[in-house]
Amino acid sequence: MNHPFDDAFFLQPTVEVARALLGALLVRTLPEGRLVGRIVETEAYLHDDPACHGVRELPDGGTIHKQTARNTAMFGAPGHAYVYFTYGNHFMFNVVTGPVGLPEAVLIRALEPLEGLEIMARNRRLDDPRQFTNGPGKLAQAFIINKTLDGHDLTQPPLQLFQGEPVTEVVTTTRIGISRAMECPYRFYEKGNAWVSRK
DNA sequence: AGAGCGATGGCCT
DNA sequence: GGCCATCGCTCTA
Repeated sequence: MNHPFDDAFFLQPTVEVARALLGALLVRTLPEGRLVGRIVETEAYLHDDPACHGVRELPDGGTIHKQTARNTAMFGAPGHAYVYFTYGNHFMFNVVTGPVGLPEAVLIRALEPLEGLEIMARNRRLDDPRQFTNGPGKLAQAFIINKTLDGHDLTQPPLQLFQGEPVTEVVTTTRIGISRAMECPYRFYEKGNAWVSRK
């Protein structure tokens, strides 16, 4: 738990970063203790991708970048957090990738809980570890990730990302819950892992 | 100023 | 596996 990623890592093509973040460790420092989760499911969102928040689709089918109050962090520095709110209830945690000005990010969809399970149970208000972090809204609730962490530098507490053991068996699929660019194979998860949100 | 919507979750069959 | 409650927030008018 002592090797942060450098900028060069996040400047690789975002699809490769999404794949390579499997196995990485997310560490949340809270007053009541430390939470650690291992990333087991991710999705890539790209600068020419109609499903990406930083992108607007034009009538002729083309795309343009569109920076707004919500998605500003996505246009910012790589290795920082992009956190947004949706469905009136849920926060989504992304890792910003690519150079400043290019709206790309990796959505963290699931974690395998490693440390701080009692605190996660409290935050989630349930006892089944399988339900702590097996979805993007769930892991944000378990780790208390909200708008205050939007734009946060992930090399610094209270939310940090560290290298882990590489994942060898990776499954690639289409993304979940989107209505555009549904055919793109931009979702990655660790084969057989019990915390993957959906097969 | 407000209509529309969503990178979900949870519960039900 | 499918459906739908939910509701704050964002963007556009």
